[in-house]
Order: sequence, then C-alpha cells, then structure tokens
Amino acid sequence: MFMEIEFESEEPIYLQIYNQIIKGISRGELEDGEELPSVRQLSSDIGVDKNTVNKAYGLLKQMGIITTHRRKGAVIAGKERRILTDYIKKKIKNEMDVLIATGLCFQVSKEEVMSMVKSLIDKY
Amino acid sequence: MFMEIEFESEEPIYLQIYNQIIKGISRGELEDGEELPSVRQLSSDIGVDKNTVNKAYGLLKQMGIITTHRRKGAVIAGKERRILTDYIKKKIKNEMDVLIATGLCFQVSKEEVMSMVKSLIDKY
DNA sequence: TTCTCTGTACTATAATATGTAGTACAGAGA
DNA sequence: TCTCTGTACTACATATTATAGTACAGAGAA
Repeated sequence: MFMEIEFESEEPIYLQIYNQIIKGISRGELEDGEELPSVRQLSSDIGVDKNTVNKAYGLLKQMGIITTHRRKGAVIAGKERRILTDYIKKKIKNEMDVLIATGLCFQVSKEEVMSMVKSLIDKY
Repeated sequence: MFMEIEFESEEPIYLQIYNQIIKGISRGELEDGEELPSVRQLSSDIGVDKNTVNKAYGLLKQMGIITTHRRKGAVIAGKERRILTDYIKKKIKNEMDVLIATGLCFQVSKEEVMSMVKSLIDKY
C-alpha cells in the first residue's frame, strides 16, 4: 500500500489519507479483510502526526469502510458493511453537480464532460 | 437571481454563493454582461456580512467569471474571458475521481455512476 | 504473569480559515 | 456635490488543521 502525501496541497493531509484508501479499495489494491498499517506505523512512514492519521481512520470507521481491533489494528470492512446512505449519496450528487456546472461554465461541452467521467471510471 | 443560503450547511457561505452563481451561469439564468447584485445589496438580501459576499465575488473575478466596475458593480464576463486553465481542469478531474471512487467503494456500479452523471448533465 | 502493540482519549499549542463588524477611500456617474 | 460601487483595512470570535505529549484499556505473545 503506497501512500503519497503532498504537503504543499490545499487538501488537508487527513483527507488525502482518507481519499487514497478509498481509491485503493475501489482499484482493488486493498481487499476485504486486509489489514492497514497501524496509526503509529503509517504516521511514522509518511512523516505526519499520529493524530492526523487517527482522524482519517476515524472517518473511515464512521463511514463503515474499516473496522478496528485492539490488537489487529485497522482492517478493511467487508463489502456488506459498506452501505451507501442517503447522506453520502446526496453529498456525492451535490458535489458532482458543482463540478459539472464549473466545467460547463468554462465552455466544456456536455460530451466532453461525459467522456472525462467515462475515462476516469474506466481506470477502475 | 435567487440565492438560497443554508446556514446550517458544512459548506462555507462564500462557497455557496460562488457555486450558485456558477450554476446560474451554466443553467443560462445568468447571461453574459448581466449585472449581479452589488456586494452590499446581496449581503443585505441574504443576511450575511459584506466581507463574505466580497470573498465570493473576489474568487469569481480571479477565475475570470465576472468583471467588476466602480459604478456598475459585478458583471458576468463574456464567454471568451472564461478560460479553462490547466489548474482548474486538473482540480475538476481530481475531485471527480474521488467522488467516483467513493461511489464504487460503496457498491455503486459503474453504470449507475454514469447514469447519475448523465442525469445531472441533462438538467443543464 | 509481564511485555508489547493496538486504538483511543485527553490536553496544549500554533497556524490558518471562516464569519462578522466597523471604518475608510477612490472612482464612476447622476 | 452626492451617492453608490468595489476594495482595503483593522479587530474580534470561532472552527479547522496539524503537531506534540501523555495516558489508558484491551488483545495477544512471551
């Protein structure tokens, strides 16, 4: 599991960690039941504070994406535990809408938006 | 031009203003050369501080979406001035990628993601 | 048992983001 | 001259982000 953190990015570190684990699962690089590095291990590896990693893990746990154990650490939850709630669905739709509107506002055609999305999806 | 602000939202007010103007342009409700309400007017209308509205307008100006004049106030810029920079394109792609990965992580199929995007685009 | 590693919960500090409030100024136009 | 415009300040309060250190209970290995 590689984890690339951009410290110059405007995106908060804990969100970068969160997003990369989400992408890792979607790509199939992280499988159900697979153990993630411990909070202390990962924070040491990428050179950030353990509270920052813990925040990302806490968010993943809250979303039902990982489970945590006293000794085993953080583990990718089974597919059956990762449920798309109305809250998450609404949030995705709303953010997607803003991105589409931004593209259209900058003269990107509807066809170009669709093909951009398709090429992104095809990578998974 | 209607502007609905959700004060309970986790989305900052200045971003809500920014996004709604973007959507208004994409929907064709706001046309090239159309005058936006002044900073003082809009802040009074929606009940927020003028600095908050000014922040949204400043962001829109920086993106080339509006131009400002001493007397006329803020005006929707012509299409030819709204240029999709590499920075914006990269940002849209990156955020779209995260949204897609989140959907896939929660068992939404690729087909469902595509049809969700299509239905959102079709509204414009 | 003892030891180590795990998530987790605290406190504290610092920097940055967000929102509000008030004041002020120069330019444009009636 | 008068009014309205964007804009630039200062000041203040709160929230977010990130770091740092300490501490504790549970799980498992020795």
